[in-house]
Amino acid sequence: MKRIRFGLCCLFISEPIKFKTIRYSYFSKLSKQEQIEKIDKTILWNLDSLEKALLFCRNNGIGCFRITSTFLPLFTHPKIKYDIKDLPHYKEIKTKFSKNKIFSKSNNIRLTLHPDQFTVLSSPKPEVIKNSINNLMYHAYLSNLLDVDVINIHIGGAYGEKKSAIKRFEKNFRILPSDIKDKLTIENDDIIYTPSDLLPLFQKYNIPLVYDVHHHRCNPDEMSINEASVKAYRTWNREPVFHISSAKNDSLQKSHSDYIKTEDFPTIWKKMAPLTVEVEAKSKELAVLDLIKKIY
DNA sequence: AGCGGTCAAGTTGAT
DNA sequence: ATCAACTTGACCGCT
Repeated sequence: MKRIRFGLCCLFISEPIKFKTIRYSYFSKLSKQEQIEKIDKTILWNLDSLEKALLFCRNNGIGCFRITSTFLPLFTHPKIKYDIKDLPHYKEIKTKFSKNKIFSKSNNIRLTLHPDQFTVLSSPKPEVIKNSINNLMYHAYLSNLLDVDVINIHIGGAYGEKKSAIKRFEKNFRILPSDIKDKLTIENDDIIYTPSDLLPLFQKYNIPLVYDVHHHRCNPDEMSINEASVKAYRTWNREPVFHISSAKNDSLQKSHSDYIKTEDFPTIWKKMAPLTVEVEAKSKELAVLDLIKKIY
């Protein structure tokens, strides 16, 4: 029987593997030369960290890794414009990108991206839409450097009326470049958009649904977990991605707990492989390994 | 070395 | 009104 592919999200808690970023307030005080060097150094560091992360995943049976959005630091900051071609170690950077890409491919480690909360295609504010599309273009660019096949986002706010917010999302989705559209997926969230709200976007535009079962429990609709799992599964033209997490303190709290409780893992998922399940838990790689042990 | 304040960006609900 | 939560604390400046 085929096994589920489990995914680790961005960070490690126990392994000495860290990704770096740069803060604009500090960056802006540097000279032009120092700025270039700082970006160059940070990207090289992140590429080395990714290499370690992928090695850890391979050695520990973790089949998917989500890459942090700050991998190329400050890339989408409105006051900064840089091209990796202009960096002092461009050749080395390029080589490291392709090394990581080949390693993940040959070891069957899937890579995903999850743009942060500032990416909102349903906003009524043109400035927010502009920034969101810019941010998605960055993620598409990064996804090409590393062969990422999933760029997953939420719909965003409701602004008092879900229906018109979804309409704005659709309008903005339609104008996206196709290399973003081909990888973009949407996820049900814990307060506003349920799987039922999002399935029509698959029917209209073939947008796959990343089914988050914890969010579905916090923010339910008329569908059962089994029904939502099956329907979400069918929205995918590639291996589906689902999310698992456990609530902290047993309550229907939003924040994630350290580990995943066995009873929170839908039993039907075990019969659904091939399937990627990204594990969202504070204890990171320890939680993924713990869950794999519990499930298999 | 350790600690506290701060960080580009959106939106919501709890307090 | 403030703040934590969200895929994630990390980073800088001060002591």
